[in-house]
Amino acid sequence: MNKPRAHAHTHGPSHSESPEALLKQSGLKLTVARKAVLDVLLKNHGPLTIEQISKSVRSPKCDLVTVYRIIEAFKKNRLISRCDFGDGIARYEFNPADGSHHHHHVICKSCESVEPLDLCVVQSWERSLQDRGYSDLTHKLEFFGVCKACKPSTSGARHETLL
Amino acid sequence: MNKPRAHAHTHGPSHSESPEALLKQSGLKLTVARKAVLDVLLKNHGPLTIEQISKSVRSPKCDLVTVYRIIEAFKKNRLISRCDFGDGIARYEFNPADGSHHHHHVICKSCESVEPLDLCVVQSWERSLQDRGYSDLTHKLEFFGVCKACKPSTSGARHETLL
DNA sequence: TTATCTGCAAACGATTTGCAGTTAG
DNA sequence: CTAACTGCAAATCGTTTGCAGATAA
Repeated sequence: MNKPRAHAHTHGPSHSESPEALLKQSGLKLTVARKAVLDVLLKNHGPLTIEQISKSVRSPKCDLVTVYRIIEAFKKNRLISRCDFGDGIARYEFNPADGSHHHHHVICKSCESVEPLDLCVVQSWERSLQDRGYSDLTHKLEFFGVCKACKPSTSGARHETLL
Repeated sequence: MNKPRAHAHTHGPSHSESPEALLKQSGLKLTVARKAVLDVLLKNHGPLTIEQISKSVRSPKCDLVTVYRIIEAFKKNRLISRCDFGDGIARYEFNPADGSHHHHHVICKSCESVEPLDLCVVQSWERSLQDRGYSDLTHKLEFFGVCKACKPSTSGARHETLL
């Protein structure tokens, strides 16, 4: 259906952790494929689909299925987390060291570009949920809109790509 | 994978709109199947999977494929919206008349029960995003935790069902 | 060495599509 | 009557699994 376009902000690795260290810390075997996948996740901000990750890993190429398994392992070890844009395709993003730099995204319904939002006003809610008896709380929050570049046609055209 | 359990709060139709009126307003043909599906969505609070909806419609039964097509039509007409719990299964929920009673959910990672949260602290963010040039804004927000009933085992057992 | 990865082929489950018959307006 | 809707079968697509060979520790 929708070809996922890689509009994600790509910037230099702003993380102190090295792929090797991260894998070691998680008790995961350091393999070529895992290091390559983690590299992709560290270098790209913004959630990536399995397909995007797989295509980003070359020389040596890494099988799609292997990426699925690596992502599964990373997720289980809390190295990454899953994002849903509402199109049924799973996207994953590196999880900066324990809660630091918690953030969310605005996703353009038209061009699917992703902009990070560096704050979160929702964490206070989690406290009140704790009072209600919930534990081990987390949340997912994504915004969807039409970005400036895709300025809305003056008529009320609808963007149904996402959401 | 996970059998979707129907823990959703079921309460009487607290909506003023009748299925017939809603369909008419949307310019959709009023058919037995559509009315039945809309009835299910009106009577159940909390997002339902296509399968749950399909199973809820009986006498006459409604084909799974038909439910998919009806849901598609409803979504296009903004009658319902999609929720993602992070397990790759789409869930849908009735969209109360234009923005009124906007809400979110807490989903138990263990028993998958859904509790509605009747407020939203996020709408102020949308304004600031508008200032940044975004238009036609919406958002998805879900909380995940372990509910009181599923009280966490005193040891640090992990709940990986969702998220 | 040995438990853990990886690749390839095949299975799976959710969702979509084609087509012919049915129905609402 | 006619366009729109529905059911059934088959296709599609993201994701998972089985198994045998390769690899990290």
